[in-house]
Amino acid sequence: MAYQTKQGRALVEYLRSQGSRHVSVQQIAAGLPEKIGTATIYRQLDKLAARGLVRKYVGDGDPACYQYVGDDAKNCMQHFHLKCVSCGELIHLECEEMGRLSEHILREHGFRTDPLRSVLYGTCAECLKKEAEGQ
Amino acid sequence: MAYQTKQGRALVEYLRSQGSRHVSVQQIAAGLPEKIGTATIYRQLDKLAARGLVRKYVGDGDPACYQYVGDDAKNCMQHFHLKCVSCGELIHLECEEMGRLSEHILREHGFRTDPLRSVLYGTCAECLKKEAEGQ
DNA sequence: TTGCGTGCAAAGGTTTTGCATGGCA
DNA sequence: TGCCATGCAAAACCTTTGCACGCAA
Repeated sequence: MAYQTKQGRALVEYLRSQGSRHVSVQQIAAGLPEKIGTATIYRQLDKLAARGLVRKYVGDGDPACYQYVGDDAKNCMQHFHLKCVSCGELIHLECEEMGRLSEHILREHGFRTDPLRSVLYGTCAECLKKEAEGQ
Repeated sequence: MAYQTKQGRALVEYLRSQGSRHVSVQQIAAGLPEKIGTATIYRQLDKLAARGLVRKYVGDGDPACYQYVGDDAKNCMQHFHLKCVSCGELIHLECEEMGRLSEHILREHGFRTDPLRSVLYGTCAECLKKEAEGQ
């Protein structure tokens, strides 16, 4: 029902090598030791996502990002993400403050936040600096 | 610096007529009394979003949705929003906890969050209840 | 051998951009 | 009168799909 292919293995291997980083299809294509067709990458990622080994993020109209979570799916469960609207950098906010916030929202507002989908937009330190200089 | 045009007014009027509903560019184009070029709609929405009168949502690869928040845009400056992925309800989170979080992120992580763009996704109280019953 | 996976190219859809024209101030 | 905004079409972009071929089981 599901074949093991050279391409599939190479893809998983690459994703695993990236740890919990978020990578786009373009980055994947560029980072693979041997060229794999774009369509294949998408198809493989779909399957991996369906099996829960990979998580898909769809940001601000920008290309989707994928993250390997096979070995420890809980890895990114606990933290939120910041995305810089200026340079596009995605920042993992591993911070107890966020956990506290989640709890607060759940307890006080009855709303269970989903860190997988939630991204806070704003401006990162780098770009704030540039902005200040530019002025 | 910014001209008033017939198209711009028509667009705002339409958005306002939709209340807090989320509408796609396609829906807007179809709903307008007089045809406006797609490019113009996008450009106008960009400007409105930049001024904070309109909020842009980008879902799962689907076309982006826009929501008019003009008249109480300033009320929305200070707080974040929660959006229920199940029923689509948009919740204004007026809570000092969020302000504290913003400050924390700015001070500790050097990142300035933008409440106008940032939406936390998750499940609202109503839908959590339904979910629990369904199980 | 069977039929899924691959690769290429083409199609699909949304959003952006270039350029001449029209309309606001 | 200046200059921004518009419209159209074309481009750019990411992603999906069709089809023939190759390869895993």
